[in-house]
Amino acid sequence: MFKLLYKENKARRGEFVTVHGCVQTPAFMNVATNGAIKGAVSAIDLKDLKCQVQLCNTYHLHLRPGDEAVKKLGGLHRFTNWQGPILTDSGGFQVFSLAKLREIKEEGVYFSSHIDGKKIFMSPESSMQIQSNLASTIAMAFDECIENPAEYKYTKDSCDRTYRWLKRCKDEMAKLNMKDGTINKKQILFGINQGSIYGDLRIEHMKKIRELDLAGYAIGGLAVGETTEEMYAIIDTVEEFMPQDKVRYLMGVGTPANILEAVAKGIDLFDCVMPSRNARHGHLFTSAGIINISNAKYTLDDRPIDIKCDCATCRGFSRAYLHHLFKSGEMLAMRLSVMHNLYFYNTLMEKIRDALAEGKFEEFYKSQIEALGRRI
RNA sequence: GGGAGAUUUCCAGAGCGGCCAAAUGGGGCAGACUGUAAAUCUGUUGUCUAUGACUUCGGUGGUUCGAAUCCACCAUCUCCCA
Repeated sequence: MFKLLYKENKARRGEFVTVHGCVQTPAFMNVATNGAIKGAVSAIDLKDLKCQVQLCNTYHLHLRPGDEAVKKLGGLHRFTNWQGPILTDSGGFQVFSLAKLREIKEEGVYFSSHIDGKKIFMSPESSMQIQSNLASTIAMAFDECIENPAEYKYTKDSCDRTYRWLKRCKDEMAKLNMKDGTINKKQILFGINQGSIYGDLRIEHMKKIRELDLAGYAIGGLAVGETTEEMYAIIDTVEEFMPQDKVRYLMGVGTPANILEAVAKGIDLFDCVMPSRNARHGHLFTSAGIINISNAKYTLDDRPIDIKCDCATCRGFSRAYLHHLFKSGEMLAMRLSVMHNLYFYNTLMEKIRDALAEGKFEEFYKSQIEALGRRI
C-alpha cells in the first residue's frame, strides 16, 4: 500500500508499506541479481548502507540455484538473510540483455542458458511461479524490455503482447497466492509500461495497464539506447497517466543525476546496477563529482574518497589505499568501493526525502544536479 | 685454457634481408559501464613541427639498393669440456 506524504510540484515523498516492512520513498533498491550484491557485500552490510529494498533476479536464480531449491530453503529472505522488502525482476530485462540467446513467442520466451546453453522457457505464468517460489515481497510482471531504437510497428506489437502477458501474470499470481505451500501469500505484482520512445504507445499502454489496478507501476524499457533527453521526455509523457495513489518505479535508472531528475518528474522507486558495477571498476561517486580511483593522481592522495561522506570506507580508508588495492587486484578494493557507492546512492535518496519533507526539494535539486554529473 | 649459445622497444618474449617502430603476454596510462552473461570491455603505450618525418633491436665497423635479421672485432651473461 502506498501513502503519499508530501508533494512538491511533481516530486513525491511517500511510504510504501509491505509485508516485509515500510519503504520510505523516493528510494533506491540495491541490486543483488544472484542474491548477493556483486563485490562481496552481504545482507549484513546492507543495513549499514541504508539500503531499504534488495532486488534479485528471477531468470538468474531460476537457473542457479533453482527457484525450487530456494523455496526448500525457506525463500529469498531466509536464503540471503535479508529481512526487508525484496523485489524480484521478472526476467523481462534478460529478453533485452540476452537478445542473442532467446526467441520470443506469444506463449513466452525461449532462452538458451548463458551458463550452459540449456533450453529455458519463461512465460508470464512460469515467471510468476518462479517468483512465488522465491517468495519475494514484490514480483515484477514478465515483459519484453525493447531495445532502443525500435521500429514503431514492432514496438506496438510488442506492447500489445506485453499487455496480454501482464493479464496472464495477474491471473497466475492470484492462483499462486491462494495455493497451499506458497511462502508469501501476500506477494504483490507491479505492471511495467513499455513503448520505446513513442509517446502515443506509452500513453495507450499505460492507460490499459492502470485499469488492472496493480500494486505498483513501473516504467521499463528506458536507458536502453535512447538519449537522456528522450528518456526524460518519455517520463514526462507517461507520468501524467500513472495513478497518483500507487508507487511508481523507473526500472534500471540510473546515474545520480538521472535519479534526481526523475524524482522531480514524479518517480518513487529506482534500481540500477551502476553504483555496484562502476564501483568494481574503480568509478566512485562523491559529493563533488565522479572520480576514477585507479587514476595515477590518487597514488599519494591521503584524503577519503569523499570528505563529506561518513560511510565505513570513507571513515577508515584513504584514496591512496583504495588506489593501491585496485592496482593490486585485491578483492577488498571492490568491497570497499561498492559499499561506498551504495551508501552514496542510499544517502542521496535520504537527502531527497529530507528536502521533500522540508519543502526544499527544488532548492536541493538546483544545488545538486550539476555536481552529480561532474567528473573530477 | 678450449667449445657452444645468448644480448630486441618498461618487463617477458616473437622476429632470422625489404610487408618492422617491430607479433603476443604482462605492466603502465586513459576511457566506457543505467531492471548485471561485466572483478568486464575498449583505446593507447619510441620521438616529433604527426594521413608524414626522424631516431631505435648490447657496442663499433663492414657487406648490400636495403640490416633487428648476414660478416668481423669488442663487451656482458649462460651452459659444456678441462
